[in-house]
Amino acid sequence: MRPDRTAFIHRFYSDRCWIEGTAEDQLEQVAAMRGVLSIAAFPDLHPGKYGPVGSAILADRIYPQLIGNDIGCGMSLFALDLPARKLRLDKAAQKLRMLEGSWQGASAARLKALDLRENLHAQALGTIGGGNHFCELQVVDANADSTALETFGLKKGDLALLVHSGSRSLGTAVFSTVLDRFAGLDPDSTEGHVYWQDHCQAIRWASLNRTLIAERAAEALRCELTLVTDAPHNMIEIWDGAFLHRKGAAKADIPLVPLAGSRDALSYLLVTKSDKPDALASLAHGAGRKYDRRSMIGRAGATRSERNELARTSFGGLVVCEDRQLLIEEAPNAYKDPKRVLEELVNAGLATNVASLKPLLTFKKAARQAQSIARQDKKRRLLDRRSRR
DNA sequence: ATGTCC
Repeated sequence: MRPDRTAFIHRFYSDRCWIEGTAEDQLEQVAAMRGVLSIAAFPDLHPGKYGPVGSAILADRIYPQLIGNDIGCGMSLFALDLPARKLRLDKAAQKLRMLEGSWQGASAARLKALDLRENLHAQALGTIGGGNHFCELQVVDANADSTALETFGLKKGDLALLVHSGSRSLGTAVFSTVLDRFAGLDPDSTEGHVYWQDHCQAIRWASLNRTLIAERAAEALRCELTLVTDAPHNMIEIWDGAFLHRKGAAKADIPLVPLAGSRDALSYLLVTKSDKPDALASLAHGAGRKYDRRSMIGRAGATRSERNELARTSFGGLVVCEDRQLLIEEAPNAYKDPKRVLEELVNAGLATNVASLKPLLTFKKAARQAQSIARQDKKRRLLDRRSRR
């Protein structure tokens, strides 16, 4: 604790990178909070509800607000054994619509394998959710150093799945128990201990959720998948004897981190470096928002033809997002240029780039299918109830 | 972000 001074903010971006003033203000506010020891800020920095998104914060207390509701949210990348030449995008888009329904697989065994209660929030497992979450089919474009990429089991032309999702309403339920604890939690208190345990479970649940989404997608596309990397960016971890909060900052003490672009921009695959302790073992997690959700009304998708445009990409790819509000809120122009973010990270010496990932099919939400599946679910629940009587 | 405010 150092009430007399604020924590140092290490900024891993240059003047060439546009950062919203509100986000800088939030960094200063967090730096002055009790027990905050050090902060790392990345080029995807933008304002969040409780604190700056795109930052890692080391503290000797637990601040649930810095993480928010989507505990364990992150990006998982999977390699697919489907040959790109066999892919028919429009057919693949139809096949992926099944992701909209609930997962009917054997959840108990999968939860138990991660030391989670066998029925822990099982009803939501394998679902993408809303907001900026997605399941994206991509094609790998190796950069100059293709040998480095091959050591991770990928090569130019391979198909991959990038899954961005989290702990769904499980994380929301955990966060709801500490909604008003703005002063943070003493890790030695009962409340701190309970939150910590629940939070750690939500992290494992969220990781499993991403795996199940990818497995469902691979099954729909009739191919096999291999995990390439799983990088959470919304969680707390014990690091250097303190609590490291990552809010929209990827865990970077793993070999590979995906840097997600917007759905009409390339994503990048980064090889991490570990010689900059001030970066708090973290990296940017994506392009970062330029405009908040509300201010996107009027900036995109005003007309039907504009909305139709938003359903395809400049790369010739498809976007399945049949929720009009979501389509507009998540329009590509709501985001900064991920290329700029990549360059800033490489210039700061935090990572090197081994591949670009070109979006082919971004699945977010299928409205019609969702409704019919919701009806089926309701029917099934009614039948279940009747059969139990 | 969220079985979301109907």
